[in-house]
Amino acid sequence: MKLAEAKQQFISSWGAFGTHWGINRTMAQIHALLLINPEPLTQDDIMEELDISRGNTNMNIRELINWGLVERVLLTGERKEYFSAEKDIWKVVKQIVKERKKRELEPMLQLLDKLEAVEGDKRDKNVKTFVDTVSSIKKLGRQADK
Amino acid sequence: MKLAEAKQQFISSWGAFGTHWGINRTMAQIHALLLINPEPLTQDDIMEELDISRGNTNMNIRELINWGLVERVLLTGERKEYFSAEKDIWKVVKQIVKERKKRELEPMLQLLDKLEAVEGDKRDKNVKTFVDTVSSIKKLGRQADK
DNA sequence: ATATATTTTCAATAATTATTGAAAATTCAA
DNA sequence: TTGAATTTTCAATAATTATTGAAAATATAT
Repeated sequence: MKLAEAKQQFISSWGAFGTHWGINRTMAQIHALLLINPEPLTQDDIMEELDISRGNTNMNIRELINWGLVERVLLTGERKEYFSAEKDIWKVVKQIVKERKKRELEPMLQLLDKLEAVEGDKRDKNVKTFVDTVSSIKKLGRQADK
Repeated sequence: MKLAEAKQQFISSWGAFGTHWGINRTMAQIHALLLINPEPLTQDDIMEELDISRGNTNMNIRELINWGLVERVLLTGERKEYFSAEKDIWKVVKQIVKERKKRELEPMLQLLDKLEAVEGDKRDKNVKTFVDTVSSIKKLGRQADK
């Protein structure tokens, strides 16, 4: 297989993979493109390579930057902004885990704290099952937090 | 907080949580409902509790069964089918991980095997970055597979 | 066998989410 | 400053995904 085709397949399936994990397809594709590119790229490069609009490109690059997966690079003598992705895949995963923890796990654990304190007699089977479920999820969540 | 309200909040936020992980909201809500219910429930119970249609309920229950998270329960002397969820949250997580591995990780690793064998000279920086990226993701994937 | 209860399917529709593209805002060189 | 290059925003639209509900299929009791 030629490089061009392999790249296409990688980007496309990375995008599809992302959608199974609550990540927008385009965002995953831009990330994939930057991962396999030795040099930083401009918005225009990305637009052209993935055949997507300027607005879409811009929003998803910004989102990748918010996630800490992509950074702006300033090349001397260039007016345009360049973008590059962290190449160490372990760091990438660590960063994603960290962000999801902050964005999803922590708020969920906070809610569970509140819900665990539900009124009612624990001899009531409904109360007991509810509290037990909430508690065990909390426990698991705290474990995962480490 | 009263039990009824706490249940509602739990179900609703479990559903929202699910959507961040590529899981359909209704499927996550049905799962949440069954998790906190001490007794198995019928389709009609679930429809009523979550205020969703018969078709939607049926499809999502079936999907939960495919995922190995819910099972049919036959109560003696009852015509209707009942459904209950595994209550041990560790088993639930193990099962989800197992399924996602099978459904997503393994196919991805197979693709990466193919892509790693791309034609071209590794002294070409483009080829090198591509192969290195694919390799390191593969390595990580294999690690996660354990 | 027939009738009734129950489950399943799936085309139509609704709801949600992603994408476009043009206008507005910003940046920066002259 | 002015104006061209570049980036950002966001309302309109498109694409995708979820949901409904009624009809078909299946299961069970009489």
